[in-house]
Amino acid sequence: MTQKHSIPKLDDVATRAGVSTATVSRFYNNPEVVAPATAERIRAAVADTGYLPNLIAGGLASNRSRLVAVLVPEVAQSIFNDTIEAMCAELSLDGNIVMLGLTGADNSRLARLIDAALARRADGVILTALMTDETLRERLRSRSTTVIETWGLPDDPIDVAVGFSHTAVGADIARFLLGRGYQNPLVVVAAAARARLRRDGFVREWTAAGRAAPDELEVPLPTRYGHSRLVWRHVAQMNPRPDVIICGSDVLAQGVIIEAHAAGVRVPDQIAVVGFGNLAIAGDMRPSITTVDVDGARIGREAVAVLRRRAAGEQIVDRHIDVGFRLIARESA
Amino acid sequence: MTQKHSIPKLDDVATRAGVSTATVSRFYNNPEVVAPATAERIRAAVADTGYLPNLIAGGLASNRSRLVAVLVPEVAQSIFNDTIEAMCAELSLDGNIVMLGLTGADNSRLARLIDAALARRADGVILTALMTDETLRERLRSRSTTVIETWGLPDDPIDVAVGFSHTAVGADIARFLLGRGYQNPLVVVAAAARARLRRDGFVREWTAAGRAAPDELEVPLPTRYGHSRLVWRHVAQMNPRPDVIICGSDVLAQGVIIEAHAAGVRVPDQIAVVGFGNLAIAGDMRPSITTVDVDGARIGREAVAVLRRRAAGEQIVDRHIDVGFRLIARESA
DNA sequence: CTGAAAGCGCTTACAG
DNA sequence: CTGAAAGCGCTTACAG
Repeated sequence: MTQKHSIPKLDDVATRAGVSTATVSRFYNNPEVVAPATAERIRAAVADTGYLPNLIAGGLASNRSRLVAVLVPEVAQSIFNDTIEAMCAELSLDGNIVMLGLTGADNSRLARLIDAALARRADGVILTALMTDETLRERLRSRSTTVIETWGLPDDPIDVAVGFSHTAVGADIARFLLGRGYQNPLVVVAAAARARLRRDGFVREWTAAGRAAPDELEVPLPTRYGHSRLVWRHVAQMNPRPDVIICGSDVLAQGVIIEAHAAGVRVPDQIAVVGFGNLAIAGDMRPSITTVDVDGARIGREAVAVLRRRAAGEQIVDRHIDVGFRLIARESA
Repeated sequence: MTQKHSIPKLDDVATRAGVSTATVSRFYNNPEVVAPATAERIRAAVADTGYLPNLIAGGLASNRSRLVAVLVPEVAQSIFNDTIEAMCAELSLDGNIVMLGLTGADNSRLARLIDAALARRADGVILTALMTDETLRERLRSRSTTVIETWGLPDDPIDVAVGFSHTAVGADIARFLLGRGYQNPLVVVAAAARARLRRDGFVREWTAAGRAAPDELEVPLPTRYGHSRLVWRHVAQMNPRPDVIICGSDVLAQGVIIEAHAAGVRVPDQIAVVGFGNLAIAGDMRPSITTVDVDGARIGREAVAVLRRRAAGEQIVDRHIDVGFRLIARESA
């Protein structure tokens, strides 16, 4: 007897199908084990009742939440959005849901969000920003949850890392610009740990070639299109003017190009610009932007693959998964 | 006696504090009711054990998931991102988490994501895209969950709607351009229901002024920066050339301006451009972009406010919450 | 292939 | 202000 306006539960389906609740549960979680005829009766009962399994009860009983927390600094203009897209797509394929946590550019909400994820017994926690707080890292390590750090390759990952070397990116850019004969770069550095790693890689490679340390300019976080005005204002009063500006993002690079043009300075003829990230705008901009391509979607897929391997009980030996990157020479430098 | 490597539960804390589990539960959910001295002992026990409440068990017992599903088409270059940011911030303040569901530009994954949300007994479901499928709307209506449709004001909301009138936006743009003396607009329409509403509003107002129906161009979804090339290619072969292009997004507007400049056509002197959304780039672009401001963050906050009122047992009488919009005249038109 | 039953870790009237 | 106890809706050995 199904009651009106009360949501049907496993028991209602079982009664209607003339089987035990255990069998209905198996029908959902282990279908190959139930007899075809039984399955058919259950299917009918489900259709009749409009039953939808209560996964929060299921999660408690099975000790699997099917919840993966994805913690990112922001979503507004974020370089991580392709990674988020890929993870959402992959995870929902397996019946998981993603909890989106926005930590803020300064990671100020990170600790609370991690607690929220652990309190829901998330099957996995995926971080995109670099988490430097050792207490927090230790806290996460002490839990049994899978935690995946993405977009970087820390020496000692909490658990598993999927990313690439930011110092290598910086070095690659330096080598490229050296090869093109640039003399006087300005390195624009965002106030973020990884941006500094790229800067370090650049400076090391640049000075290793016998050049003087490059000029630098720090911009605040989060990266905004409007910062390009700050950058350009700074550049305009430099003497001598740099011949190439290395930006921390394609958005910033695009803005700098627009400001340069508005000031009557041609890119790349009078000043060159390099971006980072290879967003769609990098290829579409006029001039198209020389940048570093990072396959954000692949990072997302690899992260989910690790989660799957863990769920399958597989031992993960290599805790560093390097997806690499690729410098793409276009018109702007 | 706490066991190593087993995660502490309510019972462990209770034993250690010398109280019942009921009291520890109250300590978390109804703190004003437990005696200060008792609370202190519980606090100590929590600290000693490193206890973190299992909210999935709590959710089952209390019939509150503290989970709100936010279903958006995409996150890559989405106009909804400010709304998402605001909702995440507000919801985590109340101890809720947000499930992010990416439905795809064509909403193809919407039904599955709704089921995933309902299966977790989400306390609320927030939609940003217009959901046209009547079966799905009915399905949602039959549940007791709060559902909030945002960024639009459908005549008959599933539950509550927070947004603005898209036809009014179109009409406003028409009136503005009429006032500025434009003669020959091209309306670029994305293949989306709401974009069509804005187009309808524009055309109605434009023709009501005694003008001929404007030229139109449809662009595919999702809106990408690269589409501006398509638009510009189309414009270049129009004869006579339009004197103003009405774009469905600021990103598209920006791209069109860049293409125009690359083709040696000055904006707004030779051709004007109007955007939609008032993203940061609209104000920062050269020329700055005339657009329609929508307060996406406010939409997010209002949606969460509705959720709170529901949680407090308040009756919601007005099912339409109009947050309005504002045409912002800048340099591009 | 299926069922009876214990258990997952909490919350919440009810009683005191 | 606090406790004993039932219950939330599932899953999963265990036995057959």
